[in-house]
Amino acid sequence: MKAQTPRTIQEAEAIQDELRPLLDLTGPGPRRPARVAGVDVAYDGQRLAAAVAVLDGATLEVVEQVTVGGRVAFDYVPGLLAFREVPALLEALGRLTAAPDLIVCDGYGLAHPRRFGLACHLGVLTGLPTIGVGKTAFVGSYPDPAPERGSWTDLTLDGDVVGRVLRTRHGVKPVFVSVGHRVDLDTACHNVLALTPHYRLPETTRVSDRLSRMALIENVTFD
DNA sequence: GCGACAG
DNA sequence: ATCTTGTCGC
Repeated sequence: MKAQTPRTIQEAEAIQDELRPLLDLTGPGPRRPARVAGVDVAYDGQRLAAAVAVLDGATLEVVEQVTVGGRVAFDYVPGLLAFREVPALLEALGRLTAAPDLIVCDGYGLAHPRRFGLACHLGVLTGLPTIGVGKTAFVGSYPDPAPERGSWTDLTLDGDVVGRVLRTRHGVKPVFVSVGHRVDLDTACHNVLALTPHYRLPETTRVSDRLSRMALIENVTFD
């Protein structure tokens, strides 16, 4: 499936409502994924660089990397981040030699105003299992989780549990985990903990973030 | 109406 | 996201 680029906020919201029914929230999703992909996009004005880093799910070693350059086609609007990043991410994902078993997105999934954040969007368009890991609060309310790594609390929105606030490092600010597509919340958190042996953020997002910034600086590709 | 608001 | 030095702590 290819990404649509709306011209207005109304069109964008309509597309989200249209794709939302295609979400598969059945789960459970992979517990021991062989290949886990991290995706991220870096910007410099209108120029952008999308990156996909695939890690071995067991060793966390980088096994494949892809970067693509492009131009911003949709300005950032809270709740519509996917329209800014998905086109370039699909392009990059399409250049992988093999599909990953799980994709870890920078941002939110179900924990979204219309229950269709970046992770859901990318999941539906690729058909692959996805989860979202946000660094800061966006929507929902929550109690602070205990200081121990692994402790978590419910992220609630309009009376629904839409995600978890998970502590990945003792005494360090937690991350916001929500499901994207074809993965349940327990499995999503299980994977996030497996990807954070010593840092707050998943190795997948750390590597893809670094990769996208490098690509931007090196002008590896541009339109 | 006003402020908040993933990246 | 991006603009940006030094500094506290493991």
